[in-house]
Amino acid sequence: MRETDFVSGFARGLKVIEAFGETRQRLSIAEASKLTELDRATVRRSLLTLAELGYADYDGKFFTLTPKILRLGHAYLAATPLPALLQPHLDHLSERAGQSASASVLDGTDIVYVARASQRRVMSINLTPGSRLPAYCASMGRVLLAALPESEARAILARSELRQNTANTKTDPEELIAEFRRVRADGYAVIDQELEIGLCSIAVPVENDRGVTVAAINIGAPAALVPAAEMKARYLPLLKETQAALRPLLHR
Amino acid sequence: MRETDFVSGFARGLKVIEAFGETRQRLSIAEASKLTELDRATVRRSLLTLAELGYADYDGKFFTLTPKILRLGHAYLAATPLPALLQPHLDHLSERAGQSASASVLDGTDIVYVARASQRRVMSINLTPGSRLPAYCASMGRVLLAALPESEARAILARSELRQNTANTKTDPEELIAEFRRVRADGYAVIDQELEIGLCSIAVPVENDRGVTVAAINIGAPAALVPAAEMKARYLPLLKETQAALRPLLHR
DNA sequence: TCATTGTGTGCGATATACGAACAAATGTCA
DNA sequence: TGACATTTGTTCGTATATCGCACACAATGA
Repeated sequence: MRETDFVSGFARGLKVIEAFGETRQRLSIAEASKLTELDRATVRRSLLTLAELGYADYDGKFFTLTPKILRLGHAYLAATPLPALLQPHLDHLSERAGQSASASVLDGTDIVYVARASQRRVMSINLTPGSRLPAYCASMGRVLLAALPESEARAILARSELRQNTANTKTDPEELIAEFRRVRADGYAVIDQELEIGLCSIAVPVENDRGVTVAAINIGAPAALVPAAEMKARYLPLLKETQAALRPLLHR
Repeated sequence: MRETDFVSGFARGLKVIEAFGETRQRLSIAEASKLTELDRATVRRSLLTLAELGYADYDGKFFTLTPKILRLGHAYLAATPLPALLQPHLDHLSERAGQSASASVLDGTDIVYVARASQRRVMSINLTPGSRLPAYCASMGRVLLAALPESEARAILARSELRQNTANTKTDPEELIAEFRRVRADGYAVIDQELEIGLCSIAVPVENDRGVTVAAINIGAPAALVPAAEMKARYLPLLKETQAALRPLLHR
């Protein structure tokens, strides 16, 4: 790719959109400029462009994104067969388990939910397709990181902000790498309240017909109802069944 | 706003992203050029920019969006208080009704789901935040269109593609306008299998503390279990309760 | 072979970014 | 309160980046 095959105005604009996610819904030109580290004049042009196109509202002082911006992410969810393909299996899984079931893929240091079948809401966070969680402390994240070559997993951990969310959260990279090895050997990962007190989850990889991991699915349950030690006995067989049902459906 | 306060490279790039939603997940340069009506050279630069930034993959022939693109829509869902504020109320509503409950806002001729609490899946379509349906034939769409000045509602209908989805679908603009008047007077809208055979739904507006309609909430049920005639008696009281609980929470 | 379709590249015309300058608003302190 | 400093939005000039067109080339199929 040549130098000139890059539209920097486009890249700058995307950076401006992402700036909204980091803080509040209203951004002034100066705030957006600070968050994106772009010149005020440049950010102003991007924001006015978004407003002109209907992706943002402008009251003369603050810009806010409009729901039209969801068209962009929807372009992915609608265009990618994975979420639609996973959904009915997650519904079935969720119903049989009596708990929420989700599917996610890796994006940098985060996992991104691409489909979800929720039963009763147990987490304080509101998870929907597009939601992100840090990979290192989520069951699906463990599974997805474990599927990578160890050097890549290390590189991602190095870029991750390893926060101690609860007393249980593992934050030592070496301990996490050892955990990945266990996950690879066992074929599943269990998280015992490492993200949020009161929440346990168990995840398995979803592989395509050539054995390449393309996503992860999990079941989450309140620790009060299902202790971490029971997660495997209760849910691993169901997850394995779903995993097996999906494998032949995923090509390429 | 001056002519030069518009970054056309940015606008063109956004158009390219949206092009993915319309068809399949893989687009060649020429296909994207046709869909966007932009010059091939321009589309190529935009796509290579997306690939360079990790928003798209490129195998030398086709481009596909990556989950990173969900960051853009997520910037809205995370930044806007509305979805997070509605979610617990939808959960509660859904649980009491034993049916799916959703919330949406208007974007052009479509409604856009911003939050959803699903029970058993009854529709063939997979609805998640960001999903879109034509406003004219959805219960929440009727409510949102009814809240607009009639001239605006007419303008939106004029821009809508009024498809006859089922034998029940109302497609005559005058009939729809009359329906909006009824909805305004009654405070709710019922849809009897106008979008999909077998699905009924009932919706009410969500108003802020100044009486401005900011969203709509609905309950959907299988027509086989709950005939359209029973929707009002069964679910309107619950919807009204939720509506009343939300009003004081919505400011500005 | 000759259309047809698709991708990559060079170039002149045009659009855009950056830094600087300025005006207006806001904050600070005696 | 008034004087001054700081922050913010906007404009301007110019160096640079980008667009759209035209053309070259490759692959495909009639």
